[in-house]
Amino acid sequence: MLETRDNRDNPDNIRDSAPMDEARFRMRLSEMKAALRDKGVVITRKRAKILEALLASDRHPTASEIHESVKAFYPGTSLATIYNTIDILKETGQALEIEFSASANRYDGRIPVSHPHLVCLACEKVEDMDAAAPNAPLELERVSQATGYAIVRLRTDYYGTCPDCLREPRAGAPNAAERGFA
Amino acid sequence: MLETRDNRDNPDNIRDSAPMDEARFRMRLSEMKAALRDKGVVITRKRAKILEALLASDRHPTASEIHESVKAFYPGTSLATIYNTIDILKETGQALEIEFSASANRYDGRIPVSHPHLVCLACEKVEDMDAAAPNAPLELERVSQATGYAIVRLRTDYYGTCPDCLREPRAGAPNAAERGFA
DNA sequence: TAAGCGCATTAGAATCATTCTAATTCGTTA
DNA sequence: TAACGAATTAGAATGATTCTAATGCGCTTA
Repeated sequence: MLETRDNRDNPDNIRDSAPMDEARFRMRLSEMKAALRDKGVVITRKRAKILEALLASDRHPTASEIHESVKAFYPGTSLATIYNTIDILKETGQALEIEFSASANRYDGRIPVSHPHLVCLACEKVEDMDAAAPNAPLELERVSQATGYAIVRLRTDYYGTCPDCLREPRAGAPNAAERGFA
Repeated sequence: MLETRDNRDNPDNIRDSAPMDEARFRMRLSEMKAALRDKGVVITRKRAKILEALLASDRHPTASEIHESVKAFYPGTSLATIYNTIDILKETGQALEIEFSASANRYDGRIPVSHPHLVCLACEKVEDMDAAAPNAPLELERVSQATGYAIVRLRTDYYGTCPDCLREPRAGAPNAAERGFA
Protein backbone atom coordinates (compact mmCIF):
# COMPACT_ATOMS: atom_id res chain seq x y z
CA MET A 1 0.00 0.00 0.00
CA LEU A 2 2.84 2.34 0.76
CA GLU A 3 4.90 2.84 -2.31
CA THR A 4 8.10 4.77 -2.52
CA ARG A 5 9.03 6.37 -5.78
CA ASP A 6 12.60 6.87 -6.86
CA ASN A 7 13.32 10.47 -7.73
CA ARG A 8 17.09 10.30 -7.60
CA ASP A 9 17.55 10.40 -11.36
CA ASN A 10 16.03 13.85 -11.51
CA PRO A 11 17.47 16.18 -8.91
CA ASP A 12 15.50 19.13 -10.24
CA ASN A 13 12.16 17.42 -9.94
CA ILE A 14 9.76 19.51 -7.93
CA ARG A 15 6.81 17.23 -8.28
CA ASP A 16 5.84 14.61 -5.76
CA SER A 17 9.03 15.40 -3.93
CA ALA A 18 7.86 14.00 -0.61
CA PRO A 19 7.07 10.32 -1.08
CA MET A 20 5.70 8.96 2.13
CA ASP A 21 7.82 6.17 3.51
CA GLU A 22 6.84 3.97 6.43
CA ALA A 23 8.46 6.23 9.03
CA ARG A 24 6.86 9.41 7.75
CA PHE A 25 3.52 7.64 7.49
CA ARG A 26 3.65 6.57 11.13
CA MET A 27 4.79 9.98 12.33
CA ARG A 28 2.08 11.84 10.51
CA LEU A 29 -0.53 9.31 11.63
CA SER A 30 0.22 9.78 15.31
CA GLU A 31 0.44 13.51 14.81
CA MET A 32 -3.10 13.47 13.42
CA LYS A 33 -4.42 11.25 16.17
CA ALA A 34 -2.84 13.44 18.82
CA ALA A 35 -4.35 16.55 17.27
CA LEU A 36 -7.79 14.94 17.26
CA ARG A 37 -7.52 13.68 20.82
CA ASP A 38 -6.46 17.15 21.89
CA LYS A 39 -9.83 18.38 20.68
CA GLY A 40 -11.63 15.64 22.54
CA VAL A 41 -12.33 13.51 19.48
CA VAL A 42 -12.49 9.78 20.16
CA ILE A 43 -10.31 7.72 17.82
CA THR A 44 -12.44 4.71 17.03
CA ARG A 45 -11.10 1.81 15.01
CA LYS A 46 -13.00 2.96 11.99
CA ARG A 47 -11.73 6.50 12.30
CA ALA A 48 -8.20 5.19 12.58
CA LYS A 49 -8.65 3.22 9.36
CA ILE A 50 -9.99 6.34 7.66
CA LEU A 51 -6.90 8.31 8.64
CA GLU A 52 -4.69 5.49 7.39
CA ALA A 53 -6.52 5.27 4.08
CA LEU A 54 -6.21 9.02 3.63
CA LEU A 55 -2.47 8.97 4.31
CA ALA A 56 -1.68 5.79 2.42
CA SER A 57 -3.06 6.93 -0.91
CA ASP A 58 -0.69 8.66 -3.28
CA ARG A 59 -3.62 10.11 -5.22
CA HIS A 60 -5.20 12.57 -2.78
CA PRO A 61 -8.18 10.27 -2.44
CA THR A 62 -11.85 11.12 -2.80
CA ALA A 63 -14.34 10.31 -0.06
CA SER A 64 -15.50 7.26 -1.94
CA GLU A 65 -11.96 6.01 -2.58
CA ILE A 66 -11.37 6.19 1.16
CA HIS A 67 -14.69 4.44 1.64
CA GLU A 68 -13.65 1.53 -0.60
CA SER A 69 -10.38 1.24 1.20
CA VAL A 70 -11.98 1.19 4.65
CA LYS A 71 -14.67 -1.28 3.60
CA ALA A 72 -11.95 -3.86 2.97
CA PHE A 73 -11.48 -3.94 6.74
CA TYR A 74 -14.93 -2.96 7.99
CA PRO A 75 -17.41 -4.02 5.34
CA GLY A 76 -20.46 -2.36 6.85
CA THR A 77 -18.96 1.13 6.89
CA SER A 78 -21.19 3.90 5.61
CA LEU A 79 -20.11 6.73 3.35
CA ALA A 80 -21.60 9.13 5.90
CA THR A 81 -18.95 8.07 8.39
CA ILE A 82 -16.22 8.91 5.91
CA TYR A 83 -17.70 12.37 5.39
CA ASN A 84 -18.16 12.87 9.14
CA THR A 85 -14.53 12.06 9.79
CA ILE A 86 -13.33 14.23 6.95
CA ASP A 87 -15.33 17.11 8.43
CA ILE A 88 -13.58 16.65 11.75
CA LEU A 89 -10.22 16.60 10.00
CA LYS A 90 -11.00 19.79 8.15
CA GLU A 91 -12.23 21.53 11.27
CA THR A 92 -9.12 20.60 13.21
CA GLY A 93 -6.85 21.65 10.36
CA GLN A 94 -5.58 18.11 9.80
CA ALA A 95 -6.73 17.74 6.22
CA LEU A 96 -7.02 19.97 3.21
CA GLU A 97 -10.00 19.78 0.90
CA ILE A 98 -9.24 20.23 -2.77
CA GLU A 99 -12.56 21.18 -4.30
CA PHE A 100 -13.80 20.21 -7.73
CA SER A 101 -17.26 20.94 -8.98
CA ALA A 102 -17.19 18.55 -11.93
CA SER A 103 -15.97 15.57 -9.95
CA ALA A 104 -15.52 14.49 -6.37
CA ASN A 105 -13.42 16.55 -3.97
CA ARG A 106 -10.01 15.20 -3.04
CA TYR A 107 -8.30 15.30 0.32
CA ASP A 108 -4.76 15.86 1.46
CA GLY A 109 -3.86 14.63 4.92
CA ARG A 110 -0.13 14.49 4.38
CA ILE A 111 0.59 18.20 4.19
CA PRO A 112 -2.31 19.99 5.81
CA VAL A 113 -1.17 23.54 5.03
CA SER A 114 -1.74 25.45 1.79
CA HIS A 115 0.59 24.23 -0.92
CA PRO A 116 0.44 24.03 -4.71
CA HIS A 117 -0.94 21.05 -6.56
CA LEU A 118 -0.62 19.70 -10.06
CA VAL A 119 -3.93 18.52 -11.47
CA CYS A 120 -3.99 16.27 -14.52
CA LEU A 121 -7.02 17.03 -16.66
CA ALA A 122 -6.79 13.66 -18.40
CA CYS A 123 -6.54 11.17 -15.53
CA GLU A 124 -7.67 13.53 -12.76
CA LYS A 125 -4.70 12.75 -10.58
CA VAL A 126 -3.60 15.42 -8.11
CA GLU A 127 0.05 15.64 -7.14
CA ASP A 128 1.85 17.77 -4.58
CA MET A 129 4.36 20.33 -5.69
CA ASP A 130 5.99 21.00 -2.35
CA ALA A 131 9.40 22.18 -3.39
CA ALA A 132 7.92 25.14 -5.21
CA ALA A 133 5.61 26.07 -2.36
CA PRO A 134 5.71 29.72 -1.44
CA ASN A 135 6.06 30.57 2.19
CA ALA A 136 2.35 30.29 2.82
CA PRO A 137 2.02 32.10 6.19
CA LEU A 138 4.06 35.06 4.93
CA GLU A 139 2.14 35.16 1.68
CA LEU A 140 -1.20 35.14 3.50
CA GLU A 141 -0.02 37.98 5.70
CA ARG A 142 1.19 40.01 2.75
CA VAL A 143 -2.08 39.65 0.87
CA SER A 144 -4.11 40.38 4.00
CA GLN A 145 -2.23 43.64 4.42
CA ALA A 146 -2.63 44.61 0.81
CA THR A 147 -6.32 43.80 0.46
CA GLY A 148 -7.89 44.32 3.86
CA TYR A 149 -9.14 40.75 3.80
CA ALA A 150 -8.44 38.40 6.68
CA ILE A 151 -6.91 35.68 4.51
CA VAL A 152 -6.79 32.23 6.03
CA ARG A 153 -6.10 29.93 3.15
CA LEU A 154 -4.52 29.94 -0.28
CA ARG A 155 -5.23 27.66 -3.17
CA THR A 156 -2.68 27.27 -5.95
CA ASP A 157 -3.33 24.64 -8.57
CA TYR A 158 -1.73 24.08 -11.94
CA TYR A 159 -3.95 22.31 -14.48
CA GLY A 160 -2.61 20.40 -17.42
CA THR A 161 -1.70 16.98 -18.70
CA CYS A 162 0.67 14.81 -16.68
CA PRO A 163 3.76 13.19 -18.23
CA ASP A 164 2.14 9.74 -18.16
CA CYS A 165 -0.91 10.92 -20.06
CA LEU A 166 1.21 12.92 -22.48
CA ARG A 167 3.14 9.74 -23.26
CA GLU A 168 0.21 7.40 -23.79
CA PRO A 169 -3.18 9.00 -23.95
CA ARG A 170 -5.68 6.31 -23.01
CA ALA A 171 -8.67 5.71 -25.22
CA GLY A 172 -11.27 6.03 -22.50
CA ALA A 173 -9.81 8.92 -20.59
CA PRO A 174 -11.70 12.19 -20.83
CA ASN A 175 -9.49 14.90 -22.22
CA ALA A 176 -9.34 18.52 -21.26
CA ALA A 177 -11.64 19.81 -23.95
CA GLU A 178 -14.26 17.13 -23.38
CA ARG A 179 -14.39 17.91 -19.71
CA GLY A 180 -14.95 21.57 -20.39
CA PHE A 181 -11.59 22.75 -19.18
CA ALA A 182 -10.05 24.92 -21.82
CA MET B 1 -25.93 48.24 -13.68
CA LEU B 2 -22.39 49.33 -14.31
CA GLU B 3 -20.91 50.74 -11.16
CA THR B 4 -17.55 52.34 -10.78
CA ARG B 5 -15.81 52.21 -7.47
CA ASP B 6 -13.48 54.94 -6.27
CA ASN B 7 -10.10 53.58 -5.31
CA ARG B 8 -8.20 56.87 -5.29
CA ASP B 9 -7.94 57.04 -1.51
CA ASN B 10 -5.87 53.89 -1.45
CA PRO B 11 -3.09 53.94 -4.01
CA ASP B 12 -1.72 50.62 -2.78
CA ASN B 13 -4.97 48.81 -3.20
CA ILE B 14 -4.49 45.67 -5.24
CA ARG B 15 -8.04 44.45 -5.03
CA ASP B 16 -10.67 45.08 -7.63
CA SER B 17 -8.23 47.31 -9.39
CA ALA B 18 -9.98 47.17 -12.75
CA PRO B 19 -13.51 48.49 -12.32
CA MET B 20 -15.33 48.15 -15.60
CA ASP B 21 -16.49 51.45 -16.98
CA GLU B 22 -18.79 51.86 -19.94
CA ALA B 23 -15.97 52.02 -22.46
CA ARG B 24 -14.18 48.96 -21.17
CA PHE B 25 -17.48 47.10 -21.04
CA ARG B 26 -18.22 47.82 -24.68
CA MET B 27 -14.72 46.95 -25.80
CA ARG B 28 -14.66 43.65 -24.02
CA LEU B 29 -18.15 42.82 -25.25
CA SER B 30 -17.26 43.25 -28.89
CA GLU B 31 -14.02 41.39 -28.32
CA MET B 32 -16.03 38.44 -27.02
CA LYS B 33 -18.52 38.56 -29.85
CA ALA B 34 -15.76 38.74 -32.42
CA ALA B 35 -14.00 35.76 -30.84
CA LEU B 36 -17.21 33.75 -30.96
CA ARG B 37 -18.02 34.69 -34.52
CA ASP B 38 -14.50 33.70 -35.51
CA LYS B 39 -15.31 30.20 -34.36
CA GLY B 40 -18.53 30.17 -36.32
CA VAL B 41 -20.78 30.72 -33.31
CA VAL B 42 -24.00 32.62 -34.08
CA ILE B 43 -24.62 35.55 -31.73
CA THR B 44 -28.33 35.34 -31.05
CA ARG B 45 -30.10 38.04 -29.05
CA LYS B 46 -30.23 35.77 -26.03
CA ARG B 47 -26.58 34.93 -26.25
CA ALA B 48 -25.76 38.63 -26.48
CA LYS B 49 -27.74 39.26 -23.31
CA ILE B 50 -25.91 36.45 -21.56
CA LEU B 51 -22.55 37.99 -22.45
CA GLU B 52 -23.76 41.36 -21.19
CA ALA B 53 -25.02 39.90 -17.92
CA LEU B 54 -21.72 38.13 -17.39
CA LEU B 55 -19.71 41.30 -18.00
CA ALA B 56 -22.01 43.66 -16.13
CA SER B 57 -21.90 41.85 -12.80
CA ASP B 58 -19.22 42.87 -10.34
CA ARG B 59 -19.63 39.61 -8.47
CA HIS B 60 -18.35 36.99 -10.90
CA PRO B 61 -21.88 35.74 -11.35
CA THR B 62 -23.18 32.19 -11.08
CA ALA B 63 -25.13 30.57 -13.90
CA SER B 64 -28.38 31.22 -12.09
CA GLU B 65 -27.52 34.87 -11.39
CA ILE B 66 -26.96 35.30 -15.11
CA HIS B 67 -30.22 33.47 -15.70
CA GLU B 68 -32.16 35.88 -13.47
CA SER B 69 -30.59 38.81 -15.21
CA VAL B 70 -31.40 37.54 -18.70
CA LYS B 71 -34.95 36.59 -17.76
CA ALA B 72 -35.67 40.28 -17.11
CA PHE B 73 -35.38 40.75 -20.87
CA TYR B 74 -36.37 37.32 -22.19
CA PRO B 75 -38.68 35.78 -19.61
CA GLY B 76 -38.89 32.34 -21.17
CA THR B 77 -35.16 31.72 -21.12
CA SER B 78 -34.07 28.33 -19.87
CA LEU B 79 -31.16 27.68 -17.53
CA ALA B 80 -29.89 25.16 -20.06
CA THR B 81 -29.27 27.98 -22.50
CA ILE B 82 -27.14 29.79 -19.93
CA TYR B 83 -25.06 26.69 -19.38
CA ASN B 84 -24.79 26.07 -23.12
CA THR B 85 -23.50 29.56 -23.72
CA ILE B 86 -21.10 29.36 -20.80
CA ASP B 87 -19.72 26.14 -22.27
CA ILE B 88 -19.07 27.89 -25.56
CA LEU B 89 -17.34 30.74 -23.74
CA LYS B 90 -15.12 28.32 -21.84
CA GLU B 91 -14.26 26.39 -24.97
CA THR B 92 -13.31 29.53 -26.84
CA GLY B 93 -11.26 30.84 -23.93
CA GLN B 94 -13.56 33.82 -23.41
CA ALA B 95 -14.60 33.01 -19.85
CA LEU B 96 -12.96 31.51 -16.81
CA GLU B 97 -14.80 29.08 -14.58
CA ILE B 98 -14.11 29.44 -10.88
CA GLU B 99 -15.16 26.11 -9.42
CA PHE B 100 -16.73 25.56 -6.05
CA SER B 101 -18.03 22.24 -4.86
CA ALA B 102 -20.08 23.59 -1.95
CA SER B 103 -21.87 26.25 -3.96
CA ALA B 104 -22.44 27.23 -7.56
CA ASN B 105 -19.50 27.90 -9.85
CA ARG B 106 -18.77 31.52 -10.71
CA TYR B 107 -17.66 32.94 -14.03
CA ASP B 108 -15.24 35.62 -15.07
CA GLY B 109 -15.67 37.08 -18.53
CA ARG B 110 -13.79 40.29 -17.90
CA ILE B 111 -10.29 38.88 -17.64
CA PRO B 112 -10.32 35.50 -19.32
CA VAL B 113 -6.74 34.53 -18.44
CA SER B 114 -5.54 32.97 -15.19
CA HIS B 115 -5.36 35.55 -12.42
CA PRO B 116 -5.71 35.49 -8.65
CA HIS B 117 -9.03 35.92 -6.87
CA LEU B 118 -10.08 36.89 -3.38
CA VAL B 119 -12.89 34.72 -2.09
CA CYS B 120 -14.92 35.86 0.92
CA LEU B 121 -15.98 32.88 3.00
CA ALA B 122 -18.72 34.90 4.69
CA CYS B 123 -20.59 36.49 1.79
CA GLU B 124 -19.15 34.27 -0.96
CA LYS B 125 -18.16 37.21 -3.08
CA VAL B 126 -15.25 36.73 -5.48
CA GLU B 127 -13.04 39.69 -6.36
CA ASP B 128 -10.21 40.08 -8.83
CA MET B 129 -6.72 40.78 -7.64
CA ASP B 130 -5.19 41.78 -10.94
CA ALA B 131 -2.37 43.98 -9.80
CA ALA B 132 -0.74 41.13 -7.96
CA ALA B 133 -1.12 38.73 -10.84
CA PRO B 134 2.03 36.83 -11.67
CA ASN B 135 3.03 36.74 -15.29
CA ALA B 136 0.77 33.79 -16.03
CA PRO B 137 2.19 32.59 -19.36
CA LEU B 138 5.74 32.68 -18.02
CA GLU B 139 4.72 30.95 -14.84
CA LEU B 140 2.91 28.19 -16.73
CA GLU B 141 5.99 27.67 -18.87
CA ARG B 142 8.28 27.53 -15.85
CA VAL B 143 6.14 24.94 -14.08
CA SER B 144 5.73 22.90 -17.25
CA GLN B 145 9.50 22.71 -17.58
CA ALA B 146 10.01 21.80 -13.96
CA THR B 147 7.32 19.14 -13.72
CA GLY B 148 7.00 17.58 -17.16
CA TYR B 149 3.31 18.49 -17.19
CA ALA B 150 1.79 20.41 -20.08
CA ILE B 151 0.31 23.13 -17.90
CA VAL B 152 -2.52 25.11 -19.47
CA ARG B 153 -4.12 26.90 -16.60
CA LEU B 154 -3.33 28.19 -13.12
CA ARG B 155 -5.72 28.79 -10.28
CA THR B 156 -4.71 31.10 -7.46
CA ASP B 157 -7.37 31.93 -4.89
CA TYR B 158 -7.05 33.55 -1.49
CA TYR B 159 -9.81 32.61 0.97
CA GLY B 160 -10.76 34.73 3.92
CA THR B 161 -13.17 37.35 5.16
CA CYS B 162 -13.66 40.53 3.17
CA PRO B 163 -13.37 43.99 4.78
CA ASP B 164 -17.15 44.52 4.62
CA CYS B 165 -17.87 41.29 6.46
CA LEU B 166 -15.10 41.96 8.98
CA ARG B 167 -16.73 45.29 9.77
CA GLU B 168 -20.27 44.11 10.18
CA PRO B 169 -20.79 40.40 10.31
CA ARG B 170 -24.38 39.78 9.28
CA ALA B 171 -26.56 37.57 11.43
CA GLY B 172 -27.68 35.27 8.67
CA ALA B 173 -24.42 34.92 6.80
CA PRO B 174 -22.70 31.56 7.07
CA ASN B 175 -19.24 31.95 8.52
CA ALA B 176 -16.11 30.10 7.56
CA ALA B 177 -16.30 27.43 10.27
CA GLU B 178 -19.95 26.67 9.61
CA ARG B 179 -19.30 26.21 5.94
CA GLY B 180 -16.54 23.74 6.67
CA PHE B 181 -13.71 25.96 5.51
CA ALA B 182 -11.08 25.97 8.21
C1' DT C 1 -23.15 -7.69 35.98
C1' DA C 2 -26.82 -4.30 34.92
C1' DA C 3 -28.44 0.24 33.74
C1' DG C 4 -27.95 4.42 31.64
C1' DC C 5 -25.79 7.92 28.94
C1' DG C 6 -23.78 10.09 24.95
C1' DC C 7 -21.36 9.80 21.00
C1' DA C 8 -20.62 7.03 16.68
C1' DT C 9 -22.64 4.96 13.02
C1' DT C 10 -26.12 3.66 9.85
C1' DA C 11 -29.41 3.45 5.63
C1' DG C 12 -31.72 5.95 3.00
C1' DA C 13 -33.93 10.27 1.79
C1' DA C 14 -33.16 15.04 0.47
C1' DT C 15 -30.62 18.67 -1.81
C1' DC C 16 -28.63 21.18 -5.35
C1' DA C 17 -25.73 22.34 -9.31
C1' DT C 18 -25.07 20.60 -13.51
C1' DT C 19 -25.83 17.69 -17.62
C1' DC C 20 -28.69 15.11 -20.62
C1' DT C 21 -32.67 14.09 -23.64
C1' DA C 22 -35.96 14.51 -26.83
C1' DA C 23 -39.11 17.64 -28.65
C1' DT C 24 -39.99 22.23 -30.47
C1' DT C 25 -38.87 26.64 -32.42
C1' DC C 26 -36.18 29.88 -34.98
C1' DG C 27 -33.43 31.78 -38.71
C1' DT C 28 -31.54 31.33 -42.90
C1' DT C 29 -31.23 29.97 -47.52
C1' DA C 30 -33.16 27.78 -51.64
C1' DT D 1 -43.05 28.86 -49.06
C1' DA D 2 -40.29 24.71 -47.86
C1' DA D 3 -36.62 22.66 -45.74
C1' DC D 4 -32.61 22.29 -43.04
C1' DG D 5 -29.63 22.81 -39.18
C1' DA D 6 -28.79 25.10 -35.13
C1' DA D 7 -30.79 27.17 -30.86
C1' DT D 8 -33.75 26.61 -27.25
C1' DT D 9 -36.85 24.40 -24.20
C1' DA D 10 -38.92 21.70 -20.06
C1' DG D 11 -38.14 18.37 -17.42
C1' DA D 12 -35.73 14.16 -16.18
C1' DA D 13 -31.31 12.20 -14.81
C1' DT D 14 -26.97 12.35 -12.47
C1' DG D 15 -23.79 12.45 -8.81
C1' DA D 16 -21.51 14.33 -4.79
C1' DT D 17 -22.67 15.76 -0.52
C1' DT D 18 -25.62 16.62 3.52
C1' DC D 19 -29.41 15.60 6.41
C1' DT D 20 -32.47 12.77 9.34
C1' DA D 21 -34.02 9.74 12.45
C1' DA D 22 -33.09 5.38 14.29
C1' DT D 23 -29.83 2.08 16.14
C1' DG D 24 -25.52 0.49 18.12
C1' DC D 25 -21.48 0.65 20.91
C1' DG D 26 -18.37 1.71 24.54
C1' DC D 27 -18.05 4.05 28.81
C1' DT D 28 -19.08 4.98 33.57
C1' DT D 29 -21.40 4.23 37.78
C1' DA D 30 -24.22 1.50 40.87
